[in-house]
Amino acid sequence: MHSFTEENYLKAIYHLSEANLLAVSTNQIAEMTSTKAASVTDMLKKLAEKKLIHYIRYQGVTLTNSGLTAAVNIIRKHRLWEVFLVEKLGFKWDEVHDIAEELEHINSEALINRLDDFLGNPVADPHGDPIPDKSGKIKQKKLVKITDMQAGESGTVSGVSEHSSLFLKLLDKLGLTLGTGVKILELNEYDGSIMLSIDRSKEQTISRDVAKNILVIL
Amino acid sequence: MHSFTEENYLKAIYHLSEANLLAVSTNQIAEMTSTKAASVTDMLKKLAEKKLIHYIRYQGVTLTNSGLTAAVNIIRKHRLWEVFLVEKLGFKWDEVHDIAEELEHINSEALINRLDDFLGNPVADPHGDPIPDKSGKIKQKKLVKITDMQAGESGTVSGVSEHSSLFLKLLDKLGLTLGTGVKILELNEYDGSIMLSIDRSKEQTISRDVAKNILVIL
DNA sequence: TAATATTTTTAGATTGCTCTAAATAAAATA
DNA sequence: TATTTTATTTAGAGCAATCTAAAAATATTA
Ligand SMILES: [Mn+2]
Ligand SMILES: [Mn+2]
Ligand SMILES: [Mn+2]
Ligand SMILES: [Mn+2]
Repeated sequence: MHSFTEENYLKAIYHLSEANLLAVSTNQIAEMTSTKAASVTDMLKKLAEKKLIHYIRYQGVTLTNSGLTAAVNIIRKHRLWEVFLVEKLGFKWDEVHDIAEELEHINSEALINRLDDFLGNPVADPHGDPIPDKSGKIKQKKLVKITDMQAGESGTVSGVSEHSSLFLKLLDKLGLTLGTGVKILELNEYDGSIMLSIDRSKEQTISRDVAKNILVIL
Repeated sequence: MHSFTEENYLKAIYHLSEANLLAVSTNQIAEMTSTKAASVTDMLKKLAEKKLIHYIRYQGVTLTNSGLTAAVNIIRKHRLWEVFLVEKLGFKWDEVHDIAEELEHINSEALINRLDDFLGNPVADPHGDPIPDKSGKIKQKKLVKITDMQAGESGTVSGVSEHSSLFLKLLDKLGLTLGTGVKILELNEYDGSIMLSIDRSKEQTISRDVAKNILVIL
């Protein structure tokens, strides 16, 4: 198996490639893993040695198939544990990420598959992120930022692209949790803020900064 | 917090003191942690430095109050996770120890207390071992080895002093799981084997080797 | 394109945990 | 009590992961 640390690098590379669509740079990885570039270079050599990444000096890295499999499996575990923490233990969606960062490294196929069944094989975690299945397949729903919607359009809040506790707690206050129905009433040209109708009942104006991190299914 | 490794040493020292009632030796710890005596000596210096153990060269070690608190907390986590694995995920009692060895190091007060509540604040783990409460208090029931019982006496199987998968699966086969009622019918002088009545229905003869590891409440 | 700035890698060191081999202390035995 | 055996500690080293500082490669900009 891979060490705790190797797993964290693989995960970081995976998340960065997701955003990037290109090879990931040493500095990006250093930033995401809170280490220094020199440490990253060392680790990249090791991961390349183990054939988990494609690595050419100065050219950044991409995951190999086996690196991708490993990364997706860690993400599967992370998200399943987040569901467990929220659905079974009653944690709030802004409290679970750090605990899942630890739990995702627990090493047992049987455990994670049984947990998956116990939770009813959920397809998304508490933040709306898709949960890879046993074989690593991910069903990503088509999500749209609120800032990309037109006045008059409606949809259902189904994800967030910012996971900080501060942001998630604000969404709680605004009533914009997952599953909430929203309809764009008006776009305010002055500051980019957006007036919404929430669940066909109350109205709410949210800033562009908030809106851009809320993802909706139309 | 303490490192994964430090936690494992503290736990080893705790379990050895339980059996010992005296200071624990370097070699005993090496044996239990599958390391060499030289490595143990290094770690003992570090744990003493941190005031987790009382350590005098060549004289063995005992836990300080804070070392004891730390050890008991790890054991609390281990046993609660074992209950979770058996009660919620459907694992057998012989399958959970190794997974719990990993889970016991997950570091979150909130998690373990919520888990405790989720499980209904169990007082014993799947092997009958007592679960320390939030404050570290342990309620140990008075248990007796079957080999210490007299013919005619009865009791309820409530613990085991051997946790190997082989032994536990044998108990499953014999029908001697926790909660089972047993009555001593006869002690065979020839080989020390013991004839039992199980749950007032079937009879079963068990070897002395098995009997000495089964603990009963009279 | 040449000079400058940025990014990445290398060199050399540190920390935590581990080991083997050798030295020392304690315990057992003659 | 002297000798031998066993247990424990010290010495010296290795590996994984990290760091800072310096060197090298690449990218930017004039
Ligand atoms: Mn998360
Ligand atoms: Mn999540
Ligand atoms: Mn156990
Ligand atoms: Mn147990």
